Amino acid sequence: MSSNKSDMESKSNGQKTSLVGIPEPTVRRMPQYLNLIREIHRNGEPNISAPVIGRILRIDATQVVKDLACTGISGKPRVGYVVEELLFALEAFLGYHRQHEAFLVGAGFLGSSLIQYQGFRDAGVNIVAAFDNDPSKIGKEIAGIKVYSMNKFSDLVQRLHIPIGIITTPAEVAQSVAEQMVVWGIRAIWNFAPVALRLPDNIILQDTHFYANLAVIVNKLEQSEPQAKKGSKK
Amino acid sequence: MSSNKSDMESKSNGQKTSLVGIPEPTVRRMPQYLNLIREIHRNGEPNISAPVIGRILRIDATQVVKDLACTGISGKPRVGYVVEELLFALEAFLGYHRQHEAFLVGAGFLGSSLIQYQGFRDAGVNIVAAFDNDPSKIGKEIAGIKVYSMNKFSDLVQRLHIPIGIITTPAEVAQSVAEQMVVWGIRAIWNFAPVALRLPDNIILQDTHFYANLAVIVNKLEQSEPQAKKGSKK
DNA sequence: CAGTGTGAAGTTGTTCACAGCA
DNA sequence: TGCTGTGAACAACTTCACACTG
Repeated sequence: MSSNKSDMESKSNGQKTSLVGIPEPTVRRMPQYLNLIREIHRNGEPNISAPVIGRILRIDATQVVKDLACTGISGKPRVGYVVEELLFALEAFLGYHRQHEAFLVGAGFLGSSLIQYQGFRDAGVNIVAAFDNDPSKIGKEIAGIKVYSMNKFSDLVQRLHIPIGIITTPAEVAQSVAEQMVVWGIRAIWNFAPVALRLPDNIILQDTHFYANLAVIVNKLEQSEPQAKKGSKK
Repeated sequence: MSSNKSDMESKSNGQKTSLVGIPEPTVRRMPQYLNLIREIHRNGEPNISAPVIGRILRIDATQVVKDLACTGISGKPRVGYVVEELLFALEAFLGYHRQHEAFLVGAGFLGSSLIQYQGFRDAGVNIVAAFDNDPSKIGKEIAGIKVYSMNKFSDLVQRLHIPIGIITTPAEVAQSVAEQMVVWGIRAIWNFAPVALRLPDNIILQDTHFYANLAVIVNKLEQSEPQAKKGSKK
């Protein structure tokens, strides 16, 4: 196995799904491909084949072929794919050539690390402002991004039509923050707070719950540890 | 293989509950249940039923029943589950009653936020030390956790048999950090760096790749917006 | 041949349908 | 009646088998 499954939650609540859409696992692998192809490109290699990609990334070669087909490009038998072509197609697929703006609420350590994460901007996602209720944070800047009071510019914010909201607040306030974001007209919420947000069905919700990841690790750890456990009370 | 997957659902006070082979999606949902049950418990309600849990968490009721069965407890028809029992069973399942120690490498914003994340300790995962190569960080403390030089205590570290390693470094150094962790005898690696780590098969690897989550958000966003955008590929 | 591309088979997880129970 | 518990149908994703191609 040795599968490196990332976290995935946030079921799509039925409803539309009129367009078939790219399978979510495929979408999740795309950044991996991009990462690798960038490296290959830096190394100057002109071509790369699905079996090679698969071996490095530990993904079935057929799967690689099918995934890459989703970007619209096609390879040449016996040769593989043209690296430069692939690079562009992956970036295009992932929307790196467009700009998606985002607000972030919760300017603690986690929020700060996301703001300061250089790569997001390259990935087409631009955090344009941060919000917090902590007076000691308001007015400060984090990596050039200003921190505002939550309730100050509500009406201004509403007119900007920012599509993405990022929640890095404590769990207690996450729900109300999310609701405020919906009022702001945000269309997708990336939630790091360990709560199940209840939102209208038309809002795209992506959870990144560290506890879920921890649970998987601990579960595998204990499973792979047949030795006697002392205080196992059941 | 014809695996009869339902051998875990033994009734009559199973207590065995062979931890082997719990589906990963189920494991991932467990913290969600726990979260909710804690809240219910705080509210003083003695019982909760699967349909109610499912409605709040937006999970199919049958799925809830099957998931909860994995913890070993069983409910009563017409009534549901005893909240207190459920609480304990979930915590036990998730290993919250034991202590799992962890090292963290990369004491930047993200690493700091994980260290300072209060809940991990309650979740049985205890970050006992942090490492970094940045001299300005070495020797400092983050929420009571000391930051050490990576190569300083290698031999000491090796004797401690810490099971979990957390990587919050830049991508460039993640692979070598991971390899160092393997030398340390770490058994599970939680990787936040956006690279595909290549590790021995017996090492448990859990990736938390923000880019994968971003990709899903952007993909859904663009898919749900067929109007008024020029770059419509496909 | 070594690789792409694709339909079929296999696997895994989810939802349905219903039996049993209080 | 409302809920648990469970086998069976269903859906989603992955792997296999093989035709095709330069």
